[in-house]
Amino acid sequence: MLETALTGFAQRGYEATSLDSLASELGVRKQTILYYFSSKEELLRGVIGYATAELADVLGRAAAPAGGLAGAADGHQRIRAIVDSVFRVGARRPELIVLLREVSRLGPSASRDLAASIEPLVAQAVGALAAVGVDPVRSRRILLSAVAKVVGLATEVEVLRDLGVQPDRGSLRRRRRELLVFLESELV
Amino acid sequence: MLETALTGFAQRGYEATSLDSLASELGVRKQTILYYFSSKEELLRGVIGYATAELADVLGRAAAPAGGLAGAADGHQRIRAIVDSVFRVGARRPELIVLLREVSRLGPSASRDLAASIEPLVAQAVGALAAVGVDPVRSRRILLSAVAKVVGLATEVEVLRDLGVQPDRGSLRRRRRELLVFLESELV
DNA sequence: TCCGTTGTCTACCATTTGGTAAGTGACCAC
DNA sequence: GTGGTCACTTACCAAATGGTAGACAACGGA
Repeated sequence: MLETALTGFAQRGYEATSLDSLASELGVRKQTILYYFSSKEELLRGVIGYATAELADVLGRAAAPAGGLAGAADGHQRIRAIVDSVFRVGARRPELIVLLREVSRLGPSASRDLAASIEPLVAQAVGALAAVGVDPVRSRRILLSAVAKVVGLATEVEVLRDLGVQPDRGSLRRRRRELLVFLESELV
Repeated sequence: MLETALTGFAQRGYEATSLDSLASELGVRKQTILYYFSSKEELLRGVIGYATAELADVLGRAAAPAGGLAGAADGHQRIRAIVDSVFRVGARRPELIVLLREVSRLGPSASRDLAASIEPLVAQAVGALAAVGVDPVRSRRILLSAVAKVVGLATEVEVLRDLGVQPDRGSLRRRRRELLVFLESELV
């Protein structure tokens, strides 16, 4: 149900996705949805929580040492792991990325929910990074910047396509490197 | 009227902006809007045309020689002028940028209108660049990339803010330089 | 066996939405 | 003056939307 709502909100937008349409996709009546979520807005909150949990899981995995203690591991290497993981999320689960954009579009109310949902999970990832000697303030900014940059990048590619320019493979790789440079510059 | 609809669609989204609300903002009845635009969708087309005209005007000004013949002027310099002009548009008229994102969100139908609206105006700017010796194919890609990149960047900043990170002045300047590097690399 | 809980449904409802039909006054050409 | 066009209005309407109220069956424990 959360999955269906997630793809619905991401693909067609929040307002344009009616409870009825979601219900029929689920093979169920609208009231069944309202049984679990007392309003459409709360369903959105649920979806935000669902999406951020998955996203934060990815971030956490990338931020935490791969196996066993890593000692004074390289911060740069870890940053790269984070960026790549977010990139992969964008490729494999674009809905997650698009939902973030949608939430920011929906204004302060939804944004607050997003911030609240993601906060503890980011804090955890920041903790993992701190364990290998990365400054907490910086690592937080880097984590969130990586996510925001991927959202912006996805938007850029989409707009470019709509303007009639098909993105080639090379430009995407260039963008990834560009993004790494930007984030690593924040590490200094 | 187009101006009101533009800010409405950009700020609250297309679906969430009712004809009634626009009408009341205009101090007029809904049917007055439908007198000039036979449907909401056509109003959107009108707004797209209105916005792209303004945007293309900016692009055209930046692409055309500032005054008199420029001879074999520097392509890089012109690229910089274009990027800066698009940046300024983003700062002064964010609605234009946000509308582009909104259009891409609304799917193929709206996107086609956007592409159709912007095409002749871009062609003109490409012509102006060709006059100073820039390859047409490249200049087209650079023009559209600049616009798309600014849209993506605006999205990124917005998402980052929603995640609780306030962007500082320095990061914006860094982004501008980053963007210039990217576009100039396409020139080679 | 009976009861309360849980999950889903049918039946409605008020409101909003985009859109149609028809009217009205102002102005302008003849 | 008269006819016609223009700009805008009032009066409606069908459909869709989010949401409420309550029925109904299944099921598990006392």
